[in-house]
Amino acid sequence: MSAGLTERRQTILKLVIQEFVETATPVASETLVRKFGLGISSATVRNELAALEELGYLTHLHTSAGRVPTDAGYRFFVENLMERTTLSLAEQRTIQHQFYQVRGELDQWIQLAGAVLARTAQNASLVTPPRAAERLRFRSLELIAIHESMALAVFVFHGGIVKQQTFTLDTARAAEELRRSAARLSDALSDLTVSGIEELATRDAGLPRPTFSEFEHGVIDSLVRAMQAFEEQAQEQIHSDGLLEMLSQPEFIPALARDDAERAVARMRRALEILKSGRGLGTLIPQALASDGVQVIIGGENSADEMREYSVVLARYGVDRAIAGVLGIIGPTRMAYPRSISTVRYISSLMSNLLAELYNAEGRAPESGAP
Amino acid sequence: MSAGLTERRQTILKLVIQEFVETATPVASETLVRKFGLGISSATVRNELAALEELGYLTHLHTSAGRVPTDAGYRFFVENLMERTTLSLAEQRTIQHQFYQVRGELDQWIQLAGAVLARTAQNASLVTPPRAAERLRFRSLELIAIHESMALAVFVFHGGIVKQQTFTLDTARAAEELRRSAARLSDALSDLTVSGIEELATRDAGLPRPTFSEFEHGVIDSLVRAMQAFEEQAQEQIHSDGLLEMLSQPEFIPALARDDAERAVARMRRALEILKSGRGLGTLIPQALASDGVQVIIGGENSADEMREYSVVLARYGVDRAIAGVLGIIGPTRMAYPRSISTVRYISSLMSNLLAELYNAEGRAPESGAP
DNA sequence: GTTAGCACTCACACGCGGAGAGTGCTAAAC
DNA sequence: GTTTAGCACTCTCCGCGTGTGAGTGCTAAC
Repeated sequence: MSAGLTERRQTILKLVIQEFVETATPVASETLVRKFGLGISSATVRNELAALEELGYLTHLHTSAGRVPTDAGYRFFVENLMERTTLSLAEQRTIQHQFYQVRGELDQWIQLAGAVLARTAQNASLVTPPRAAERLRFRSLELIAIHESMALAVFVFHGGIVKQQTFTLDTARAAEELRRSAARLSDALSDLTVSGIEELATRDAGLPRPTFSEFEHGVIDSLVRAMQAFEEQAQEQIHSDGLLEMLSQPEFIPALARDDAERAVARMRRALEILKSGRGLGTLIPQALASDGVQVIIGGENSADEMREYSVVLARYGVDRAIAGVLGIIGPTRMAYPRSISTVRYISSLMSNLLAELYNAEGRAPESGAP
Repeated sequence: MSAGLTERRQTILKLVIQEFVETATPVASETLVRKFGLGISSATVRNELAALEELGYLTHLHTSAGRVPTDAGYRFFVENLMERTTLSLAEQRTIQHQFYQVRGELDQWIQLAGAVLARTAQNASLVTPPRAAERLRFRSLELIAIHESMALAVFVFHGGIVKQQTFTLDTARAAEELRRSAARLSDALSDLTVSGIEELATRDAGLPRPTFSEFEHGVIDSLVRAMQAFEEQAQEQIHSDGLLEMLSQPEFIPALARDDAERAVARMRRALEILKSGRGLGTLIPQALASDGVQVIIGGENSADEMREYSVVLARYGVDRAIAGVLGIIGPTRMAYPRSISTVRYISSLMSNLLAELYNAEGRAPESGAP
């Protein structure tokens, strides 16, 4: 029976997937001929479907239900059958416009990227902040009195990263004094990493006559804490959005989900947990950081069992390897892959360009009409 | 039959509510006598329950199901029956410790407050950032070169609010020049509000020989945009957390929800929408901002129909009226009100103290053992 | 290789009936 | 007058069987 993946079988596979993605119901042989008017009868289609099933690209929930793609089926579709598209120019323009509106604010870019991904692909999205491959390097700091016993420190790092922290003063200090301290510290610590700063501070504290005052050492402590906190959490931090978009997919709506309402809800809860904790994504993000182009992980291909029903479309964005983050889409395996992929590709190149501008380096050119 | 709310009826009402809150199942007359050994028979209890129902404090889903509190029932409970508790000292200490760990970072406080509220009350939480009653007032700015054609502006406002923004430079500028511009602008614009700054800028631009360079006007534009954006969105911005905690309440678990699985899911989706969009909260937050103490809004008492199944426990926090935000808990009407209220009260006083410290004013003392 | 025809298989919806839980009522006891 | 025992009544929930329809798999003819 099975004579490999003939041309016709590929066509049929493609149609099954497209139809299933659109309708979310198992697709029947009859439907295929009716809807797409292939020049053959439903019986023939059934034979082909059976062959595709034997080859592992389709399944059956039970005897008398239409066919549903397997992970392998989606994989083959993504790899060989699907036509690569790009977002329409109108969409691109809209998106660019939105990014223009929040120009200059990295945090907003991230948020916006998440929102746009979610809306465009009608699924949940995730974005990690761009992270420098190297360790955080100090640049300068400012000290600003808020009132007598309280000051605000603004720490600026290479790469335009800014952290702020308030702290209490043991005694009141004049604005001038604060400015002097800030200048001294900015000079002394400039370009150092955490470890460098820590080393310098302990060395200084050990001197018979330390260069820095007790107060200044306090500021350094605060700085070190901020840097450590940042470096620790930078790994973990995943911004996600589009929960509602994803949950409006039929998989999560009991009335539409073919199987039990129970299931739909369990799925919903699981999806929430994945998004909140990032569990199940595990190695995916580091992997995406190390790769080029758009990564597609379908169902249980990779990783954890809890991801068996979900696919992830990820891409790195950033400037070379120097500074990079990951963004992408997560949703049911029944996902409009062409659209998801082109969306992810477009947003990643857009973000890359924005970052490149920020870092004055050349990013990869977006697929068309970059801002 | 109905001779008003006798002592005994109040006791029974209280027990019904406590039992229902705990078990999430309608409570039967038999259960009450068995579990709490009141010295009367179930028949008597039934009579009393019927009376309470007639008075509007309880209902019936159908004939042969136990009683369920109405909104009015909860209201009476909250107002008159419930005993006010405080969080245990151990809990208070744990919470204080967590806040100590993120000392100095307002954003983190907000996040932490949300997380702690959610975990402690096992429901969703919401926190709005503290907002000054007055308009945003500028304090100073710093300009930092990132590379030749890009600079980072750090705007500092009264109240320790810091915004950052990158922008492109038309021509390269020396660090010294940037510093001078920053100093000039800081001096000139200090203590002004947006409108003040805008006015000054247009006046200056109209002069035959403007005080500020074109570049400096660019910085001012950027500043004005940042201030406007902040003032606009400050209203809207609601940080929420604890979705998962809330969704682990039986109301959202089809197997446990007495009614349809359908319903449970619809509820779930509705809850999501409320949290994401803040719709349905409508006037609640401004109201809470204007009131003292903890506000409890039960079910459909206030506002929108979509909130009919939810209660909200809110409190203002901050320093007097000068600077204030709102934080609270949202969850099914079947909520452990005493615990929710004490949690909200405690966290709000904690946050008030932290803010007071920041602003060097006296906050309301927390109910016990402030940090 | 293709197709018509047909038996076969399941999920799904519907209806039914029994079991169980709790109430509401009534009449007697306190 | 209040309390209580007793009991009928109501309504949900659950399991069961059954009919229906969708869709397949197979077979035999083209």
